[in-house]
Amino acid sequence: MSSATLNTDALSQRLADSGLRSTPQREVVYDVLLKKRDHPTADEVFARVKNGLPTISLATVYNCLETLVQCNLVRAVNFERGPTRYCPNLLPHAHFHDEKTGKTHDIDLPADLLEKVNSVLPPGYNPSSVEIIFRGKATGEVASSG
Amino acid sequence: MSSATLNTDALSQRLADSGLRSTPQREVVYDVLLKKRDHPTADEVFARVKNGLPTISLATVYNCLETLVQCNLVRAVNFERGPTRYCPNLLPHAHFHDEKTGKTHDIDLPADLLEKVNSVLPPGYNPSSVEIIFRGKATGEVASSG
DNA sequence: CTTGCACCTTAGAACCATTCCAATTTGTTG
DNA sequence: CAACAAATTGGAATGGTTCTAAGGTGCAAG
Repeated sequence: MSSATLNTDALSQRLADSGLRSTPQREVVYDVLLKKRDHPTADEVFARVKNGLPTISLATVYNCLETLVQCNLVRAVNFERGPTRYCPNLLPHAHFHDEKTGKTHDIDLPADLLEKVNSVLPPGYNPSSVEIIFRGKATGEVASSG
Repeated sequence: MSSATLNTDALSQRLADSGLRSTPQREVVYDVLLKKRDHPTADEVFARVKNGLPTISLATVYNCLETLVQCNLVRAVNFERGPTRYCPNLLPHAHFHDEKTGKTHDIDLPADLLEKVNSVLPPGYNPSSVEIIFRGKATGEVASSG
């Protein structure tokens, strides 16, 4: 069983769980996100998806991305103003936004750090998620991630 | 010396440091931000500023906000898609975005937590700033802040 | 002063990302 | 296969922001 099949299965499963259908468009959009994890915008996804599915429309790309976010298969990320970016990394992670290259790197977050971060909240605050965004420069050549 | 005078002085000072002029528009925009710290959008700032300066234009509000951000007197904040919000709190702090009320609360961040957060970065990453955003519900009545 | 010049403000046009809409297509179920 | 629901499509509409060109403002040198 190929990894593509695994992904497709995972996708159909999640969609089915939400009472939604698996469609070629949704599959290709998801595959595109998994294949190049550089936090693409909807436009960039659109461009990549057209290779495999030349007649897809931008509106559909937006719809599919929205659907994937609903199903918790993809995270939508907004650093500063500008187009929303999409990220198929589901593990808890922060983002490092390199001001020089414009690229965004995923930074794994250990569970105990998340705990400490949550502990700064006064009683009465019940977080459902935390997002951590670094900005700065990455010197030398660290592993690239869009 | 009134607090408004203090603010105005601080503002002129910072502007002068950057070779910029203090103008009525810039002063009023800054005062508006200081007076009601509910993370307003540019449109909301525009509406408030018009009370004191009825002929100001939206473009100028955008210009002034941009200037204040440049001078490090104000932070621009973007939770998810939607208009940028502005925050005159210069101390290191996180934001808690209440999904029920839509309001945003400032959460003070102790220095040692920032250190720990920074320490998750692998060598080669040099952050110039960190942003932490919580989402969730604030139960009971915690101090309100926009 | 008063002329020149850089900085600011202004209104409206332009722009870009996204959402909406109405029509069509696809897939499923009876 | 008929009927209906879910998805896709292209284009129009929207909302926030930036751009542009024209006019004001205030200091600086003569």
